[in-house]
Amino acid sequence: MKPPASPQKGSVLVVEDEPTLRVLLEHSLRQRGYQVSTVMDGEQALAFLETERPDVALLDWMMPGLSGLELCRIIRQKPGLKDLPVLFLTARTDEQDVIAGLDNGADDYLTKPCSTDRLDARLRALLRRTRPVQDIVTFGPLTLEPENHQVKRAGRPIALGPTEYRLLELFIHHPRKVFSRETLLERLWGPNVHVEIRTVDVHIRRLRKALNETGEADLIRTVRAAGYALDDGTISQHGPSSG
Amino acid sequence: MKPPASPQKGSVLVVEDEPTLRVLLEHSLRQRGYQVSTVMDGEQALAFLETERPDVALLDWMMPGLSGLELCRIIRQKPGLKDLPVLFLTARTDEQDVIAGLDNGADDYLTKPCSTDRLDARLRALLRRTRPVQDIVTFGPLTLEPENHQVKRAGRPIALGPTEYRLLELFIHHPRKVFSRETLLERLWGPNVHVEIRTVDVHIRRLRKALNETGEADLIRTVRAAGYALDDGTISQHGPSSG
DNA sequence: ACGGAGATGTCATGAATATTTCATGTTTCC
DNA sequence: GGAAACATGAAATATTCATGACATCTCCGT
Repeated sequence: MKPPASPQKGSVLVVEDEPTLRVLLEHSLRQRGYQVSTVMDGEQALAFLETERPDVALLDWMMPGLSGLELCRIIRQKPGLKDLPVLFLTARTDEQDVIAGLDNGADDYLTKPCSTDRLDARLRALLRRTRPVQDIVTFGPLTLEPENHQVKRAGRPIALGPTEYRLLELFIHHPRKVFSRETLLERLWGPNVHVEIRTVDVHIRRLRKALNETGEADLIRTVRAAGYALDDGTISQHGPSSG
Repeated sequence: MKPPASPQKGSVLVVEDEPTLRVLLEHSLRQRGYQVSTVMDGEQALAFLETERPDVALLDWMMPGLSGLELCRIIRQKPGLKDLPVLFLTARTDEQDVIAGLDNGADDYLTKPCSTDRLDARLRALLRRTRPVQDIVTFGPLTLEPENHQVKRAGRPIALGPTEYRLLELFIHHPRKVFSRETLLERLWGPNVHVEIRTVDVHIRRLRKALNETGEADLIRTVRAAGYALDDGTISQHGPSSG
């Protein structure tokens, strides 16, 4: 089993002939929470798309056999695939051609090499554009709008850093569930990242501070020796046992 | 004392050819509460897996004979072993190969040398992932929600300290069973911890106090000279020896 | 390249809470 | 009654958590 990392972002079909890059893409995207399928060329891609319908396709521009552009054109003609978002990976030298190619209705392109961050951002943008509106999640007085990356408490907007946002996102999708620090590290930071376990405390504190800015009740429950949970105070804390 | 090994975390098969490391792994994992089996190479591993089904396999990447990757592939093809989680131990220099090898996203890896803490954490993550959602457990008026770390009696939330929680957790999974103090020490504190036997009494007392806060019937039965059990009073206390 | 703003990870410290042990009282059983 | 087993309260330790400060890093605009 592999890092399921953050919650499902969406499914990606990677079409890339060079093995090294293909594997690299597959791995890093999976790390980021995408569900990834890979094929080696355009024909395999078409075969794959007969039965599967990924949220987005990531095509290499230069490939043996069908080029990315040709593949894209074919995709556009298939009835069920008209709206499949396509992101091209191109060498910088091809840039002019690509821009020309994008004229007739392709979606976006990215010059390689590029950082995973950049790729991730671009994929998210594409998914955001085409995907049905993501649901607003709520818990008690909290609302989280994935669309805007916006969190509110009782209607009042809350400013959160990236990590705190993802923390709350995880919490709010599992109300009241207690997450150990280890689990939080794994799900927010990824499996192969070494971060002090106590760092979780710090981010919890920042999240708390942001949520309770105006002195309201704390919504994060500390469960001693176990972890943290999003909770609305209707449940008593695990109290002291000494006495 | 620190509550170290929460006993019985799961069973691990260690496949490692180098004797030093194998013994080290075996020892440290056992220390942490895993049930460990070791074999020296891939063939022994396959033989072992014919009859046993560990919760997770820990494979060395580089081994004489079958490599870890080959072994993993074979495992994946066996009908009953498809879902066996596999964790690879790799040298850092192999990292690229490993990433390439973990094609289907079913596995995970760890670069050695690594601390026991790290290994433990990863194994726990792996086990957690494959374990089905934990169910709410009940006994009489009591409910225990492992997910939320929450205990209720007749719907009323009960505040418990960490040790009392684990105590009740053990009890409620074995209703009416009498646990000796020795057993409780072993299962809650771990095998190699020296704690006064009478300390158990104290925690039992705190558990009772918390459960009976509002003056309800005691749910913990003291069995003189034997130990304690979770009981709802429908069974008569140990009768006089005269009958 | 440079500097600032924001974000992140780590640490030291004090506060809060848990754990263990011990002394002593109470119950049980012969 | 008396011994053994158990219950209880409280003190001494030990652990875990919250918090503020700070060094580093990244991202961005100049």
